[in-house]
Formats: sequence, structure tokens, C-alpha cells
Amino acid sequence: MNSVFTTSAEENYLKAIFKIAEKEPGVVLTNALAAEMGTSAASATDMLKRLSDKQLVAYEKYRGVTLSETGNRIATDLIRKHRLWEVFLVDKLGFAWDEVHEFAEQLEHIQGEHLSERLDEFLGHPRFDPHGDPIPDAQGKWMRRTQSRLLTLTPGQRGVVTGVDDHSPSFLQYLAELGLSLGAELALIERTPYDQSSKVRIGEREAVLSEKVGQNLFVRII
Amino acid sequence: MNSVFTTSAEENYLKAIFKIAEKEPGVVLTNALAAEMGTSAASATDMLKRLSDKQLVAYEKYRGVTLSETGNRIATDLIRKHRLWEVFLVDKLGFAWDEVHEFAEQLEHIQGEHLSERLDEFLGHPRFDPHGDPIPDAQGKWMRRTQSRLLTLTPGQRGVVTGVDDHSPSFLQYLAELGLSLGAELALIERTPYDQSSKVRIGEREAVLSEKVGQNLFVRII
DNA sequence: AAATATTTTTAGTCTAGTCTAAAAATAAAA
DNA sequence: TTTTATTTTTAGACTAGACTAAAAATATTT
Ligand SMILES: [Mn+2]
Ligand SMILES: [Mn+2]
Ligand SMILES: [Mn+2]
Ligand SMILES: [Mn+2]
Repeated sequence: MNSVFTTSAEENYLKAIFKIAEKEPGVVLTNALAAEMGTSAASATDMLKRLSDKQLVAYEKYRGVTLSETGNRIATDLIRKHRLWEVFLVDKLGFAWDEVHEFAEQLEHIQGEHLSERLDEFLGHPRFDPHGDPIPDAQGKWMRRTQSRLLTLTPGQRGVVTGVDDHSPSFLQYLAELGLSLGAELALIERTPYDQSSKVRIGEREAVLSEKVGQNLFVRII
Repeated sequence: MNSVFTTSAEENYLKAIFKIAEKEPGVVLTNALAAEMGTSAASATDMLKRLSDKQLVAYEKYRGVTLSETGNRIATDLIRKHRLWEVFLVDKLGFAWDEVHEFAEQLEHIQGEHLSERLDEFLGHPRFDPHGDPIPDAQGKWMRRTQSRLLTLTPGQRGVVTGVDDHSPSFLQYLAELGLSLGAELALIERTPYDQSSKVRIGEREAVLSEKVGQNLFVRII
């Protein structure tokens, strides 16, 4: 189907470009890409030339880069595989949601026919990964969802945890300790004007969550 | 546990050394290693120096190589992971036994804590892979089994298919078509002295199997 | 024991992917 | 609009892992 051979490094760069453009639509700048990849700007420039030669990106010197149709498809497929593997690791192997990212970062690059289809089927066609992120379908179509940051709730409103905007193990572990896994219900009791912290009820317990948490936690209002 | 960092390439070479020494105990020669890896002898020499620097092999110029304790452990663990993933692909994802090798060749290199333990548990601690090859346990211990080549059976003897000595997709597919999957029963009707071919009964059917098949098919005599 | 054949190593080159330091282009400020 | 700051690219170097061709070591014949 995708006749372009890509190395793991190339795939990771394509995914990084996709993720930056997802948050901040438009062209992606070299420094932003280098930062996302944890490499030097020189290395990013280097890779952009390679990706451009392979027609996976439209790259203009000094101006930035965007994914081509093919590049977009490869990135989408990579994200699909990443998230399917995460579902496997959590649902089938019993890992916690903060333990699976690095594994998936490797597993997403496994090459071969029909693997993602079979995995998808085995997992029961999951539509979201363990962090609440949508899994594009085999055709690369994305599911759109309405979710709100906890910070936007007003006192009295209730919500179901649907996702996170910070995937760091420390944040994920902290949420798990609070009982705030995907699907957990909470109610906003009050918001402190001084520091925007949120006092919430989670089941029987109450907890005070910082502005940072309020910013990084997504809920569906119910 | 294993504090030595190894690249995929290094791991593949270690596994190749292990496999050659398994068939032909003693030191492994450069050319044999290069042949097994499908690389030039120069590349093999190159890698042997690297592995020797890392103390994963005992290498003497012009004399050959053997695995060190650590090298042996890494190779064993790699084979364990390879075979566990093959079980996953066949038992859980529904691939045929001739389709899984290349996937496992990649999956065996996935790095991270507790992955093989969890996978092993999820699969129910399988002791053999889809090709009948034993899966070493988490301590690296091997299970020994008595099996015979079909060629050693005498007319009238019956056997259960337990393994293959040729893992090529074409042989595996041929066996599957014959109904000779793992666990299948057969009975030797007669052996043609002229070309050592075996006339066998497989369930209701009869089939004539070449010497090559007789050589590469393992059975447990019942 | 010499000559010949085979095996293995060395030498030199290549590519992908990284780096640092310097140069060039672009953007912002004076 | 010129100067200064920032961003990006280029230049040059490094490593892992591959190659080919040549040299050296070992094994086999004569
Ligand atoms: Mn990755
Ligand atoms: Mn995720
Ligand atoms: Mn491998
Ligand atoms: Mn196998």
C-alpha cells in the first residue's frame, strides 16, 4: 500500500512534524522540530532534506516544512500503530498507562503486512488509546470529540475523565493515585481565584488540583 | 538484570553464533557466521571485534569465536522473546506459522522492563513455539525433548509431528497443505529404498514425502 | 618442505544519523 | 534604514554497520 520505504528515524520525524502541526496548524519550523525530537537544529535540517528528497514533506529553506499527502499518511499510520500497541500493553499485558509509551515508541516501527489490521481486530477495534487519545481507523480517518479542560468547568459541574494533555509518567501516575483514570467521574466544588486551583470531589474523596492539573486534564461534561 | 547495552545488529550476530554452535558445538568460524547473517566475512570480523570489546564473545583472530556467559544469556533471552512473539502472532493474532518469522525477527529486539515476563504470562507460559521449537524459561533454562526425523521411522511406526528442521515459508506451507501441522498424527506405510521417500498415512489420506521432507520433519514416535 | 588453495583480516569507502562550530539568512530593534 | 539578535543552514567530524579489494595467515596438496 505505502510503497515508500522509511526508516524508524524518518518515521519519528514525520510523526513529530504531524504532532506540532496538530497543535499549531501551519508550517513547522526547524527549531520546533529539533526540540520535539530532542536533536540539534542541524540534525533536523539534515533529515528535512532527506524527507524532502523522498517527497514526504514540502520543505522550503528557512521557511519551514509541511507534510505531503504521503507523509501525512505515514505519520497517521504510525500514530495508529503506536496507540493500538498501547491498548495491547494495557488491556492485554496489564501494564499501567504510565508504563507503555516507550514500548509503543518501538513497536510502532514493526514492519510487515496485515499486522495492524490483525492487532486492531484482536483488540476489538478500540477507538481510543489508554490515554484517551483517538486511534485513526485503517483509512486514516480521525474521530473528533468534544472535551473540555478541567479548568473551564464552573463550580457544580460534573465531568468524566476523557484524556490528558501531558503524557509524562509522573502526571499519569499522580492521576492514577487520585483515582482519576479514564472514565472516572469528578465534580468541581470550587475554584480558588487566587491560583486557579480546583477543589473537586472524586467519588467519596475530595482533592485540590493545581492550575497545572486543571490545564492538562480533559473531561466530558455530564 | 542484563546491564550491557546491545544494538539489534549485535543481538542478531549473538543469536547467529548461538544457533551455529547449537548445531555444531565448538568454536564458530567467521565464514559460517557471515553466511548465517547474510553479510560479508569482513563485516563479521568487524562485528566480532565489537562483541569482543563488550566481552560478549571470546574471539581469537583466525581461530573463531564462542559466546561468553553474558553473550549466551543475551542470545538465549533473544530466542525466548522471538519464540514468545511467534506464539502471540499465531495464537492471538491468527497468523499462519509460515508468516511470523520476519515479525518476530523485529519484535525480539523491543527493549524494556518486564515485557517478556508479561507476554509469557499472557500467553500461558508456552513451552514451544509455533514451529515446535522449545522456549527457554525466564532463567534461560532449556527444555530437552526426544524427537526423531521422519526418515528414521520404520514401516508401521506412528508419530506425532513435533517440529521442523527447515523453517522456510515454502516448507511450512507445504506441510500445512498436507495436514502436517504441529500435533498431527501420521503413520509410515513404506519407505522406498531407491530414493528414501516415505509413503505415509495422514488421517484418511495417503501421501508420498521426499527424502528432503523426511529429513526436515520431526515426530515423536507413539 | 614448498607451493597452492582457502580463510580471515585489514584497508579504504559508503550511508544514515548524529554532533559542534561557523556562516548565512531572516527577523526585530534602534 | 542600519544595526543587532535570532534562526537556520552549511561545513566538517564522528559512529555503527555495511561493502569490495588487497594483504596476511592458516590449511592443504604436491
Ligand atoms: Mn518511535
Ligand atoms: Mn497514548
Ligand atoms: Mn532480529
Ligand atoms: Mn520459530
